[in-house]
Order: sequence, then structure tokens, then C-alpha cells
Amino acid sequence: MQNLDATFSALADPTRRAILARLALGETTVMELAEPFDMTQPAISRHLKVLEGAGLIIRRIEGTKRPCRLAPSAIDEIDQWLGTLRQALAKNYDRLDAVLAGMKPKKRKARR
Amino acid sequence: MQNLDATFSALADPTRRAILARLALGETTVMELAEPFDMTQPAISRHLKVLEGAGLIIRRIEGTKRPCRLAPSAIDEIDQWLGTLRQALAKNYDRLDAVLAGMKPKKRKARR
DNA sequence: TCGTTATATAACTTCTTTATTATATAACGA
DNA sequence: TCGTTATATAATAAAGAAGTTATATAACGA
Repeated sequence: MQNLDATFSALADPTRRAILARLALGETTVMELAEPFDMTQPAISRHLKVLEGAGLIIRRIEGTKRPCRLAPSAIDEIDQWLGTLRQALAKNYDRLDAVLAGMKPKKRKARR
Repeated sequence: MQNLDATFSALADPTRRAILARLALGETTVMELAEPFDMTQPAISRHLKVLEGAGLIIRRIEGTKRPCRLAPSAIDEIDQWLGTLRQALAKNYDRLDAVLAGMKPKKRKARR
């Protein structure tokens, strides 16, 4: 779990998220992907490169076309990271709730 | 669900993810957060501003201190977006699997 | 009231990202 | 073989991000 940088960074761009959404509907070529955007083809090619670098999409070669599709593994990776955070968060809030409710105050207040 | 840009962008930085991880353990002040990093205090302050802007953390004022804690809502938001993507992805792969398995070939091959 | 602590803001530098245009490559169909 | 289609790459400009130092602000404790 070390390319979270690339993954989140790739997801930070709305064009790239839109591309992913489109790819979620099925495999698509570069030109098909570029069409709905007000952007040149090289720009889209670059976005695809970023997505591929982050492991979010996979490309094959089919004649002169380069159909892209989503890679499921990256999603899992994010999911896993989020899971960890959510879990810690839940624990944290439980604790806070407990404190607020005054249950088992233990040795709270011992903050240095 | 419109600040996904800010959210993912905030998560793309390893320092900020580390800060979140630290905050997952409980509320912490700016200096406490800065300590483990090889970075100046203003840099950390800036990171916190980014995280706050993305709605990932909440800050209160306590005298001269500004304790931060995680905001749970943003996590949910990401989760929701990921959920949508994962769902579409699953549907997509089911379809692909079906095709690959040769089940109900329907009108495949009709690719233009 | 004064020095200290906790934090924020500004000015600035450097590195990165994103988009553009122009051009290359490579397969396709005639 | 030739023009066309699909895509990539390079050069470059413009905008943004991240860190630094210097400085401001505001609450604290003496």
C-alpha cells in the first residue's frame, strides 16, 4: 500500500473521475473518452497515462486503438485505507462518547 | 457531493494522510502534530488548512491552542463515491465474466 | 505589563501539473 | 503505396502546490 499518493492524486481531478465513471460502463477507446470533454486529445491521453500510472485503469492494444478499462485492484486499495481510517475514527468516537457519557472515566485528564 | 476535488487532493499528500492517521487516535494540537515531521510549523499549519478546507478535520479554539480532530462526514463522502464506482465496476465485470464464459452470447460480436 | 507559547499569515522560491500546439508513429482501408 | 484514423510524445506556457523564513496576533503565566 504505497502508491496512495498516485492514486489519490489521480482521483483529485474531475476530468479523470469522469473518465473513470465512463469506464465503469465498459471498455472505451481514447477518442470515445475524449469526445464529451472540451479538451484536446493529447490532454485526454495524458489523463489516461496518469490513471494508468496510478493503477486505476488498464490498457490493451487493438490495432490502432487502445481500449481502456477500469482496474479493480486500486479501488480495493483505497477502500482498505479508508477502512483503517474509518475504524480508528469509530473507535475514537466511541471513546469520546464514553467520556462524554461519563462512563468509566479511567485515568482521563492525565494529559501532559 | 461536490468537493471531491478538495478531498482527494488533500488525501494525495503523505504528510496529510499521516496527520489524519494521527488524528484518528484522538484530538491533537498543531504543535503536537508538527513534532514528528521534519517540517516547519507553518508548513503543518498550511496542511491543516487544506485538510480543513476539504472538510476532513474540524478545529476548535481552546485558549491559545487549536485542537484538531477528524470529521467523519468526509470519509463517508469518499466512501459513497467509491461505492458507486465499485458497484458499476462489479456490474461491468459480471457482464464481462458472462461474456467470457460464453453464457447467453446474445448479440455480441456486433462491434462496429 | 512583559516575555513566552501557540498558531497564522505573507512574501517568496521551487517543483509540479495541466493544457495547448505541433508533430511522430503505426495500423487501416482503398 | 497513400491518405486517413487513432493515439502518443515533445516543447512550452500558465497556474498551482509545498516548503522556507520572517513576522503578526493573541492568550498565558509571572
